Amino acid sequence: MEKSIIRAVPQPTLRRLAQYHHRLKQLEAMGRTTVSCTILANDLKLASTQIRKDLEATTLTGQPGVGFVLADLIHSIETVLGWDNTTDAVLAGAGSLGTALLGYERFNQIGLNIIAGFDIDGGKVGQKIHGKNILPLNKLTNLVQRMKIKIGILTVPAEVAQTVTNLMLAGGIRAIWNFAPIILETPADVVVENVSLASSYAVLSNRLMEATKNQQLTGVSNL
Amino acid sequence: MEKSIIRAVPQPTLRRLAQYHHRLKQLEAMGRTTVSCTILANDLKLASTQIRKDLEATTLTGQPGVGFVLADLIHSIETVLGWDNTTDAVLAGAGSLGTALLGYERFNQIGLNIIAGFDIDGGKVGQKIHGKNILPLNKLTNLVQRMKIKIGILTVPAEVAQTVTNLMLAGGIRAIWNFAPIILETPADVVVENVSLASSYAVLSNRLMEATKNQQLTGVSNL
DNA sequence: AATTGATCGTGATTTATTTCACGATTTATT
DNA sequence: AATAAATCGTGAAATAAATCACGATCAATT
Repeated sequence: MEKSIIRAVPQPTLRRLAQYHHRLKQLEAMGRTTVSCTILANDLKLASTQIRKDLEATTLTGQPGVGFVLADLIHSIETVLGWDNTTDAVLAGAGSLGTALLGYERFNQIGLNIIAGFDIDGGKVGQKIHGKNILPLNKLTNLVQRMKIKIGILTVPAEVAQTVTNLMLAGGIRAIWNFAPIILETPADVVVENVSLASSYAVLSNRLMEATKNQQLTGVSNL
Repeated sequence: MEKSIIRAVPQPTLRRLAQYHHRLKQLEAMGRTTVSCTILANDLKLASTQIRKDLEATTLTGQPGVGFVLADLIHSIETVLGWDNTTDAVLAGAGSLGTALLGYERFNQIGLNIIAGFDIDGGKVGQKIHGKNILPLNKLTNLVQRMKIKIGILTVPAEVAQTVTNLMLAGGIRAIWNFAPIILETPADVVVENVSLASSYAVLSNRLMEATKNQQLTGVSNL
């Protein structure tokens, strides 16, 4: 018996699918009902073949000469990304970044619902931030367990990130969106996605430096 | 004449270099003076050969049997990333996310200095957020030009992102760190680094879904 | 009905990135 | 002094991802 190989969708593809989703929603809001890879490619400054390859991750197939049915494509992408149903999450660390995430409206559109924030700071506990209750950290594990929440968003300082992670894991969290600059210790089957502003800035900074070098070499000047 | 080929440092390498930098700073604070790729690899859960390959981007060479001189390695990474001198930047959009970035202490460590924030909201203009002045948007171009600022951080709503980008470009900005979910129109020689929370969440969400599937298939249960 | 233009799907190719394999160097230990 | 242990650097191989090339489909137009 030949084993049918089901590959994981490549991470770059997943990231682009999110981008396509956003643009497709916009096009839908503008009243379009179909879309081609060519149009999408122009809008997003990508190669249309790249988009076609990415869309292989969906079960959908487009119509030659026409393109894709917009509504179907959106739904199909949502299925691949796990955005077709709203997922509850908790957030730990109601500092600047946590506050920003608690108020991020776009999460609605991608099926993410933060049900509450947690913090140790007595001044924050009991407050509401962007309409979300801030609860004491020691209630995190219990609430996660009771509500069967699978996603934890970690916006605490690096020093306490592992401790708070442990609280999440104790409650049965299966995925952690980690904004703290630290490698978390977690069981192998727990999904961790790290977000690092510094890494992103590293790319910007290096590329700017290189671009500036080239400019100097080729004698281009603004003066 | 043979042309010596100077390759751009691969983006994945740049991202990891930022990660190494952070860990190395921690090790330095702990009093270490040397470090090997093996140690770094353990700390960051990476392969040591990966780290050695990445460090080829620096001019530095380690000592067999010992490793690298910590201070030198940190400095050498900073040189590659363009973090060896403090770079001034402006931020446009003092909403939740902008506020978070204005208060992000770690930027000091990586040589990024936000000199002011800009907004259209009269309620915010004139205020200070995390010690940074919030100025009216119509002063952005002029200030950028006068102070020769090269980096703009864009945390405005998508609808006005292009307009604000144009203000930055008019002032001579050469690199834009874009947090708005939109593809910006910029000259080819301007560096743009896009940050997308939705893309990051797409990876988390898909991987969690896949992990949950596998768990169900293999009959693992928490009940 | 035939032609044109826009599009799709996909195997093959190319390019980029990671991992492997191994010889060489240095420190610590016997 | 010899041996063992830790490490480095790097060319080669393997893997992953992006791009190309091209035949096929469909709608619109002649």
